[in-house]
Amino acid sequence: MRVSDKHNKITQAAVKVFARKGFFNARISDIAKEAKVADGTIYLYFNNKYDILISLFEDEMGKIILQVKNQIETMSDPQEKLLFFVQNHLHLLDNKKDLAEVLQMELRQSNEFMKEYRNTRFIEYINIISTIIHEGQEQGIFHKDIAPGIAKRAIFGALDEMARLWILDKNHQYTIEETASQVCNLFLNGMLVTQTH
Amino acid sequence: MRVSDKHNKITQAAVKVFARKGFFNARISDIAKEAKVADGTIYLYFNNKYDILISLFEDEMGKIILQVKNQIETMSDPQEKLLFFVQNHLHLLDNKKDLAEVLQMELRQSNEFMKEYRNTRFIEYINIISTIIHEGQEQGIFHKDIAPGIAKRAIFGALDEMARLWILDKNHQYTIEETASQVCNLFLNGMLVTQTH
Amino acid sequence: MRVSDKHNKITQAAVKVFARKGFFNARISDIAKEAKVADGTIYLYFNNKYDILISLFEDEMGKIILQVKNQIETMSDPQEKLLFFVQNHLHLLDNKKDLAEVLQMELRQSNEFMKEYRNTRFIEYINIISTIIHEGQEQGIFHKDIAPGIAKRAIFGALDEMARLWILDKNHQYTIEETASQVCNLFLNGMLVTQTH
Amino acid sequence: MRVSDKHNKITQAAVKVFARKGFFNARISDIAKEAKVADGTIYLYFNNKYDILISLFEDEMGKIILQVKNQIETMSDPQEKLLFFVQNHLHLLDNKKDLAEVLQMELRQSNEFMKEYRNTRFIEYINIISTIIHEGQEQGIFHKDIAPGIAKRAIFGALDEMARLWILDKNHQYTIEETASQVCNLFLNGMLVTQTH
DNA sequence: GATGAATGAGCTTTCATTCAT
DNA sequence: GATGAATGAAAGCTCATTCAT
Repeated sequence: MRVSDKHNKITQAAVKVFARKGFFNARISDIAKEAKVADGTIYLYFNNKYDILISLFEDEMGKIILQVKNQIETMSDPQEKLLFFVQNHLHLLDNKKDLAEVLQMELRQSNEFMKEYRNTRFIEYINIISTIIHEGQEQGIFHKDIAPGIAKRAIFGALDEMARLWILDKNHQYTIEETASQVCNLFLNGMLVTQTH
Repeated sequence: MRVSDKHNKITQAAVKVFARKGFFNARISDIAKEAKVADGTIYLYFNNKYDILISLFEDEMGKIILQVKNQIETMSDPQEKLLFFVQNHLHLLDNKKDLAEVLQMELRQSNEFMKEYRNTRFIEYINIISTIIHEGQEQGIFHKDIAPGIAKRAIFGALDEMARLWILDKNHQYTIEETASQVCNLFLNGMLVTQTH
Repeated sequence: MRVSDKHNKITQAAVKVFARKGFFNARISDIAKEAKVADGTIYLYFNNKYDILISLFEDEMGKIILQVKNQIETMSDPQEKLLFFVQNHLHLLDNKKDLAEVLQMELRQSNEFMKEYRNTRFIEYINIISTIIHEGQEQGIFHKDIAPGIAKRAIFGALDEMARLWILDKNHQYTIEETASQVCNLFLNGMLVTQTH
Repeated sequence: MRVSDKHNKITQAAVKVFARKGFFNARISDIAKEAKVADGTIYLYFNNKYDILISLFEDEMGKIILQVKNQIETMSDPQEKLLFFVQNHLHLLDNKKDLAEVLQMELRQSNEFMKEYRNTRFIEYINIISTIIHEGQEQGIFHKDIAPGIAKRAIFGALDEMARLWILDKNHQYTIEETASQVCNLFLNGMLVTQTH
């Protein structure tokens, strides 16, 4: 078995266990059992329990970012790009339920460790949004007075809150498509009937 | 000392300690020391560690909800109400830094307990937004095709993400007023130059 | 309320609680609640938790010893005296269930405290038996080669074991009278058909 | 070191510590230290503190029962069997002082747990006595009107009380042999000079 | 004398991490 | 590289006892 296989097996097991129990309530032995590996083996691939979480985040976000960027490159319309980003984000909730739950929940800990972790992957991810907005502004499609640095956060936050609802409340009132459409419409057209610009 | 004083002293101490260390890393003895009270005394007022967190959330959210609702009642314009809600939420980040951090972070744990805890206070809080939207729609100011149930989440999520940025990244690029203005503008007018409605 | 009344109320409450939960699992607050008295009040009458147990034992055994001795003094036949002692001991199981249980169980703890406690009341109680045996030997009714110091223990032990069975196994196969009769017969006549004396 | 060795080491350490301090006053760390093992190691072999006590009882009683039964099988005379049982029981007090003390004392706790624990080993042990009595009755050696169910308890109780005296009062007035002889004589011949049968 | 809120030492149990095999 | 038994620090919670009122 190649080294990376075991590393990956443990990562996937950790995703499942963290999603089920939460980071603090998850035991190393749970992950080991899920990965069909001895407890000690985990420490051949990760420094400690936190390292599994960070590492998991880096790896999985890396894959997601790559995919999204590849897709978006093939598009030219900023509106289309944004819609894709939103739809893709929401679809992850179904396709990678456990992962979504871990990314959603566990990376929000307010402990010192987490505060120090410079979450560059996350920044890279949401910067995809600001890039789209910037393009839209240059093409004259989006208002120039929108601050991409704030809008990217607002859009991500909105999506993230949708995700939280989706994860916590299993009775989904809206489909992913409806939700994506509503969210895009909101950010593109706003709520006002008569624009004040 | 009145009973409620000690209860309150412990609650305030817990806010500080949870904000600093996070719920799981906070020790009961930390809270006791911060409250200048014996460890055992805490258990005269709370059933267990979780109970402190929940109870803290209920109490503090209760106060915030009351204040916001009172203020909003004095206004008639939905746009004005929304702006107030957004500004008020962001101002809490400065006025009640520790509390904001705890509400932000600790109530996102994915453990079984949290999943079961029906967070009615939280729902009550974000329903203030949907009520405003509904009013706006009835007055013909807001688009009828906006789903208030989605929009309230989107707006809260956006604010929440701003809060997270504010808490984690201490180098604030924008003032609270600028941020509030940007966010309101985004949700009211959208990003598109030419509306598609 | 006279002092002794409160002392007695606490003692009776302790008997109930110790019988129900055992000494170590009984809480002072349980006893206080049962006695309808404040926790602190107990410490006006007893030095500590152990003191309640010891004191309870001394008091209640004192009463029992007095009664038994008074009754036995009115009798002349050692056989009759022994039968009375046995019957009386077993009847206590019904009349004073809780007390019997506490005396039975709780004074058998092997902790250092208990080992040091010179249980003079207990010795006084079982010496009633040896006195009876001695009288019987002097009257030529009982074998001279019986060692009263051993026989008294054997008889008490037998009764005590009956008591234990009675307390632990609520399905009583024999009545108290049958049991008393069997035990007396055993110690008086032995099991052998042909005596070896 | 084989697994059973560590299990056994902990059991033996527990016997010593329970005998010295009593179950409730014994700390897990005392047992761990006595067994030269880490506190946590105990929980690899036992579920909790109670489990050590129960398990210890089951194991050690099991061994004792096996030995006694094996020896008794080689004898034919019920009188001889009874004498052996009595002598053997009293000899355990010397050979396995600590164990005797624990079995004596700690299994008399009146807590809920103990009341529920169906002490089958103990029943198996005293049933050895009733079997002997039954045999004696069938051979016409013992009186038919002796109830084996009561006599077994009486004999065990007598022995148990001897044991208690032996453990608590270190100034032994009689040797084990003398005691055994006296007890057997008492139960075989009774105290009366003239039998009433 | 009576109260009961407050104290804080004490203990069982858990679990991340190590290391001999 | 892999194992999993062993470690031992750590912490939530209890409850006998105190003492200001």
